Amino acid sequence: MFEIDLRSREPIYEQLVEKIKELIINNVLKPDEQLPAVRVLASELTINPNTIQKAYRELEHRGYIYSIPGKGNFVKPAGLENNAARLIDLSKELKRTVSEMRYLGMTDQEIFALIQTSLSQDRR
Amino acid sequence: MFEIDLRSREPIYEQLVEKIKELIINNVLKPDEQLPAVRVLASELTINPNTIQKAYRELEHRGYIYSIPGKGNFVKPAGLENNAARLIDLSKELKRTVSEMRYLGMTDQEIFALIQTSLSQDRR
DNA sequence: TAAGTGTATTAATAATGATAGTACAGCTAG
DNA sequence: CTAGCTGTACTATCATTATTAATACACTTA
Repeated sequence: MFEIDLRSREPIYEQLVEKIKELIINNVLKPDEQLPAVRVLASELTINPNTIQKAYRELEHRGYIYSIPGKGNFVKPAGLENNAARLIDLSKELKRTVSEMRYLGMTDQEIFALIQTSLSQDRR
Repeated sequence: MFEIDLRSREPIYEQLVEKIKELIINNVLKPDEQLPAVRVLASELTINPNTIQKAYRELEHRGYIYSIPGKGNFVKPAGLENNAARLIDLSKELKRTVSEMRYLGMTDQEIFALIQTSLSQDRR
């Protein structure tokens, strides 16, 4: 279900967080859907259960999942709560990305087209 | 000249790379302009010269600066060479960012406006 | 020549990611 | 109720890496 690069300099648990976040954002993992059990996923990926747990706790801390002890970890339905700070960060990131694209020779038109594609697809 | 967060989980040399890259992309550091000497910057920031050197070598490897032994490190004028791979990465990053913004409740109009601002400013 | 520059090398330390093993508590199906 | 699943907590250990420290050498320029 998830693909991990053990040789990457990026920590395994960080890779997991990003992958799962991606699946949640793109609605592949539906709200309240149960995530794989810590031990199960650890076994599948051949990594330590503690590493999975660390990723799940991080995802919970960032507001993407919630856990019920004894039952499992579940996808948290998107709320409109503490998004202000995150949106500010994302805005900065977006501006950085666009700046670098222009620096590398991409024209405004090309960037514009790329963004429109991004906006029109994945529509929910 | 540069601000570093010693308490960050992000390595100092990585922070330096990002900051300096930022200044180069935004044309604050001009092409062929000399960067601070390794020992000078290390002294200013109260960190080890080796850490500065590591950042400079990384920037050189990424194509943002060049060095002349005995003279110094200098900003590399933007070429249109090996940008294809980097642009693909940036495109993916941009799509990820936009996806998450929409997930967090930002409307397409709002995202659109933000991007236009980003495109219209910093024009060279 | 002297002082500044980049570069290379080795060693030691500190922080952190990852593993291993164990234990405990809640939930649920039989 | 019991068995087996679930999450969670804890300790210890290992490996990797970031960082510092201390030198040393070669090139450039005044």
